[in-house]
Amino acid sequence: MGVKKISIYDIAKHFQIAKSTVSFIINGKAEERRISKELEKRVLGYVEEIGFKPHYLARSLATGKSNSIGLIVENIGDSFFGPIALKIEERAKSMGYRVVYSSTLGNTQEAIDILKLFRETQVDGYIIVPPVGMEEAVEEVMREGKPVVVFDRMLDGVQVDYIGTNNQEITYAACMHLVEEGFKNIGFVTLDSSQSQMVERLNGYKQAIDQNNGNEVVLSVNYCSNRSDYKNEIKQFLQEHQQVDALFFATNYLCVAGLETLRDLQKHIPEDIGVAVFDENDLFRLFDPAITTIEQPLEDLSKAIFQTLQKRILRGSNRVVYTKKIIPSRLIVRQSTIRRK
Amino acid sequence: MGVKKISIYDIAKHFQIAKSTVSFIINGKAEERRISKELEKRVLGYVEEIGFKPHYLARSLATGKSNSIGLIVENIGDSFFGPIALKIEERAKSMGYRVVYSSTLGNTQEAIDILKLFRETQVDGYIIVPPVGMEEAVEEVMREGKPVVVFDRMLDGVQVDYIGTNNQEITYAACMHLVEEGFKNIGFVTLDSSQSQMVERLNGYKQAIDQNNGNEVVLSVNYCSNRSDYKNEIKQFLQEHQQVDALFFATNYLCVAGLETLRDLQKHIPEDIGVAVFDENDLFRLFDPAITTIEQPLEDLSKAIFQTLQKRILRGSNRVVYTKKIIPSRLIVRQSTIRRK
DNA sequence: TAAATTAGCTAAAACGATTTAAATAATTTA
DNA sequence: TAAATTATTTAAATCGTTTTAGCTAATTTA
Repeated sequence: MGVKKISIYDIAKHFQIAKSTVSFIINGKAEERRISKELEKRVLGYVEEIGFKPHYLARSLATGKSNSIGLIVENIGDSFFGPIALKIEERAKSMGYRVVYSSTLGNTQEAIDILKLFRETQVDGYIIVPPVGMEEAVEEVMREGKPVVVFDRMLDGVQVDYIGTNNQEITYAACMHLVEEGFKNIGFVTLDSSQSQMVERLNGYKQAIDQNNGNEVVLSVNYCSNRSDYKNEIKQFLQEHQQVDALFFATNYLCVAGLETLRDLQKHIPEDIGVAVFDENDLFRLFDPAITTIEQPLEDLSKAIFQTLQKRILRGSNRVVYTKKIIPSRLIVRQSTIRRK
Repeated sequence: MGVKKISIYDIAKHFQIAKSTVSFIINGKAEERRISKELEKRVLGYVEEIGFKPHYLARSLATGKSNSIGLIVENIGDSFFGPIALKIEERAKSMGYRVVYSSTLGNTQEAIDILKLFRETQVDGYIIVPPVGMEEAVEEVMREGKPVVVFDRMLDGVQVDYIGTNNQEITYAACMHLVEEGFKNIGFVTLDSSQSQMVERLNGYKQAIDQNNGNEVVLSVNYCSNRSDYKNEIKQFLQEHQQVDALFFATNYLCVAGLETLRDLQKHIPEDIGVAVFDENDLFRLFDPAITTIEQPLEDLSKAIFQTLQKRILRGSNRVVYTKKIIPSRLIVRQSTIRRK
C-alpha cells in the first residue's frame, strides 16, 4: 500500500552524488556551499520533475524544529475561541507554521495531558488558555526553553508572556453604564473560578457597585458543558434575588443560558431586567433587543499573541523580560441596557 | 537554552545495557522479548523517576506513524464547523491521536496547499471538508495510501469515504413545511457553488417548489468573508423579488446576514416573510422569533467520521469498498415559519 | 613550479527512536 | 557431560534528514 516515498538519497543516487550535496541544494545553500550552478540546476530540475518533498519528520528530528505551534484553548467550538483560533491559524500559516490545537473544556488534568502530548511532539511554541492549576506544567515546558504565550487569563506567579484585555476596566465601564441607565440592582453571573480574567471582571463589577453604594449580588456557577445546569442556577438565583434589575454575564455561554432563562421566565429586556455580557457574537448583536456587549478585538489580540510568540521563538526564551500586553476591549451599548428614567 | 533532553540511550547507559533493551521495556514488550522481570522493573522505575518521555518525532520516523490526523474545514470559527471540530478532537484524543487543523475559507488553492503541508507532516489520516476543485489533490493523497474521509460535501468522481447528511431530503421537508404554512413564494439563498451539499439542498428546494407549481427564486452569492457583501446581495434580491414571502438559507452565515438585512428593511418574521435555515445554533434558537432550522446531529456525524477513518487506518486504504454514509438531519420547526392561514 | 588558495563536492556523525537477527549465558535433555 | 534448548540481552541496520569537517582537483599566487 502506498507508493514508496522517494528520499534525498534516491536523488543522490540518480546523479551519482552525495546526499549532503542534494540536501544543500534543496535548502538553498548551493551558493554558500559553492556547488556549481550547473549541478544545482540539474538537481532542482529533477526535484521539480519528480515532485520530491523532504520528509518533514526526519527534517524536524535533525533540526529540532517542528514548525508547528500548539494551541490550547478552552473550547474550539466557542464563539470567542473559535474565531480567535481562526485568526491565529491564519497568522501561523503565513509564517510557515502549522497549528495543533486542543480544547481543555476547563479541565486541568486534561490540559496538562495535552501539554505533555504537545511537548512530546516537539512543537516549537505554545499558545495556552490555561485552566487554573496549570502553573507547574507551564513552568516545566518553559524550563525546556520552549516559548509560551499565555492568553485570555493570567497564570499566577509564573514568569511568562501574557496577552489579555482590560477586563476590570471595561467591566467597570459596562457596569457604570448600567448604573447610568438607571439600573439599581445589578447581578453578576460568573464562573466559580479563580481564573484571573474572571477575578478581574468581578473586580470591575465590584468597583462600580461600591462606588455607587449598591449591593453586590453575585452568582458563581461551576464550569460545565451542560447548558441546562446553567439555566437552573440562573433561574434559582433570580428567584432568590427578586430585586435584581440587571444582569451582567461574565462569559458568552453564561449569557446564552441567561437569555434562555429570562425568556422562560417571561422577563422582558430591558424593561424588567437589563442585560450586558462580556464578548460579542452574532446572537448578541441580533437578539431582540440587541444585547450590550464587550467586544474583544480579535484581530489585535491574535496579532499580539503571534508577535510575542515569534519574538520568543527567534530570541530564545531566556534573558528577555516577560511582557504583559493588555489589548483594550470596547463596550458596545445596545438596547438591552437602555432604559433612561 | 533548555534542558538537554534525556534519551533512551542515556537510560541504557545508566544501567549499562543496550538501548534496544530499554526500547523493548518501554514499549511493553519485555515479556515477549523475555526480558527479566527484575530488569524490567528497574528500568521502568527509573523511567518513572526521571520522567522520561520518548521523542515523538524519532519514534514516528522509525515507525512511520505520526499519530496525528489532519482536519481541513472551511472555517474553524463557524458555528457548525467549530463545534464539530470539538467533537472530532475529543474522539481523536480518546484514541491517542492529535489533531492538526486548518481552515480553507473556501479557497481551493489554500486547501491544496494545506493538504500538501499535512502530507509532508506525515499525518496518519485526513478529515477533509473540501472546496470544489480538490479532486486531484485528494486522489494524490489517497494514492499514497493515506486514509481520507471527506465530510459535509462529496467530491465528484473520487473514490473516497464520505460522511454527510440527507441534504436534499431534509431541505425538501423544510420547504414543504413552508408551503404547508401557507408561504407561496419561497426564495432560496445559497452559495454560488457546485459543492454537492449545496446542489443537494437546492435540489430539495426545487423538488418542493416544482411539486407545488411554485416559482423558483434563487439567489446565489459568492463565498466571501464579508458579511456586508452578503447583506447587500440579499437586500437587492428582496427588492427585485417583492413577491417573495419566505426565505430558506442554505448555510448559517447566509442566514445571519439575512436576519440582519430583514431587520434593516423592517420586515417582520414571519408576518412579512418566513425564514428557515440549514444548521442550528444559539442565534437561531434564541432569535425573536425563533428560527426554524435543520439540525445536523453533531455527535453522530463526528462518530461516523472517526469510525470510518479509523477503519481505514487499521485496514489500509485499498481493497475495501468506499462507503457513503448519510446521517439524517432533523427539522426543528419554530415560529419563524409558523403562519397558518 | 612549488605553495597557497579556491572551487566543488563528499563522508560520516547526529537526531532518537524501532526492529531484526544474533550472540551469550543458563538450563535441560539425552 | 556433550548437545540441545531456552532465557536474556545485544549489535547493528533503519527511518530521512542536517551539518561539520575535510578531501581532491583546479586555479592562483609568488
